[in-house]
Amino acid sequence: MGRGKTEIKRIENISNRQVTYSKRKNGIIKKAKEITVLCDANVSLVICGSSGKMYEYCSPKTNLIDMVDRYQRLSGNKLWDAKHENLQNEIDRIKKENENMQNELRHLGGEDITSLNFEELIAYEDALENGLTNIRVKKDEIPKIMRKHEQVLEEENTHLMYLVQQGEMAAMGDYQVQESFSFRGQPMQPNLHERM
Amino acid sequence: MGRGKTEIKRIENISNRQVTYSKRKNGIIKKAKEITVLCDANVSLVICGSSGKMYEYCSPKTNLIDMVDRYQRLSGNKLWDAKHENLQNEIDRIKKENENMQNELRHLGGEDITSLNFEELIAYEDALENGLTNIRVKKDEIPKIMRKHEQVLEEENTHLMYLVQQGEMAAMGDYQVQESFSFRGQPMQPNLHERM
DNA sequence: AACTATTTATAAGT
DNA sequence: TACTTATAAATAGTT
Repeated sequence: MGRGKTEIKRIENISNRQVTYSKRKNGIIKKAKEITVLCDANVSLVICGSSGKMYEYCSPKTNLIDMVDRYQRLSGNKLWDAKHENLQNEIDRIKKENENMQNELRHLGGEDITSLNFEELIAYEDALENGLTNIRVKKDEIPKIMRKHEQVLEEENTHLMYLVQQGEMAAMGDYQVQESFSFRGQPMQPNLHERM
Repeated sequence: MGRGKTEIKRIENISNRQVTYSKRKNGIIKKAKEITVLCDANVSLVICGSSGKMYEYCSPKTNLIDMVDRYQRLSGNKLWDAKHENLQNEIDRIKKENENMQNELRHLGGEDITSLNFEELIAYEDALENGLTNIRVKKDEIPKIMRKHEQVLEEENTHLMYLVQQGEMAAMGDYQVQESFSFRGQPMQPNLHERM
């Protein structure tokens, strides 16, 4: 319609194409609204031009999702169910993994071991012994670190004590002394014991 | 268009409505196809008449789901994402759980324990010792069970041997003997050692 | 964005 | 349901 018959083929001129797109898009939407009212129909319409802009129309009583849902049910066509399925599969996979780990943890705790055979028991025993060794090595390191820390503090203390005495000599009655003490109140490695 | 202007309001006459629905449905679909070709657009169209029959059109390059997906992304409108979100939340929750257990397992194995403090190390040590005790109790039970099993087998053996000898006495040269042996080949508790 | 000649869609009739 | 046709509506090209 219009001045001259239009072949239905891609309009090469970009601005023409955009104008036509805009006009026809409005036309389709109008038609969609009309059929909705005239025939009591439900219509869902999504149009996306090459520019990337999008328009959606959906008849009042429903929404896009319901329409797609309905379409799926009536046509038997799986559409987004496929997506759901993927997520569900992932969930199942992780849950399985989860269960395995839970079992492992229970076995390591010595629970639910009735079904284990001798070799498996040995394996768990080895694993536990190994873990215990490692943990104890680490645990035994800590007193050494604390000792070192203690030494540092002691040295610091000695030094500060010296400074304090010097200060007292040099400025009897001055508040320099108090400052020195407040400095002492902030140890050089404030949170060391928290990390053990 | 047609003979006489048509008001856009519900057509009360059912057959008229259906005829109009059919005609206009085809019209919209034709328009959708045309804009697809002319303007290089993507169109997704689902029409559902009051009779319940449904028609879907979607431009070649995409499908309904992609269209809806795209619409969601561009419009920022959450639609079925709400459905997905639940599944995604579940996945996240389980993954978190998974990670925690993985950590726990590593810690029990004595790995990645640098960040543990002294109390945590003690807790793991206790857990490991406890597990080890349980495992060892179970492990030590097994030789006892095997011993019992052995005894059963020995008794069975003795009994069978007796039967065999009786059989030889009663029917020298008969094949009864061989049958007795084949019975012996199927022990009474066939898979017992597999469960240890 | 508005105009208009023309094509297209379609309501009513058959 | 399909065809016909008069007419309304849509729109291509132009301004």
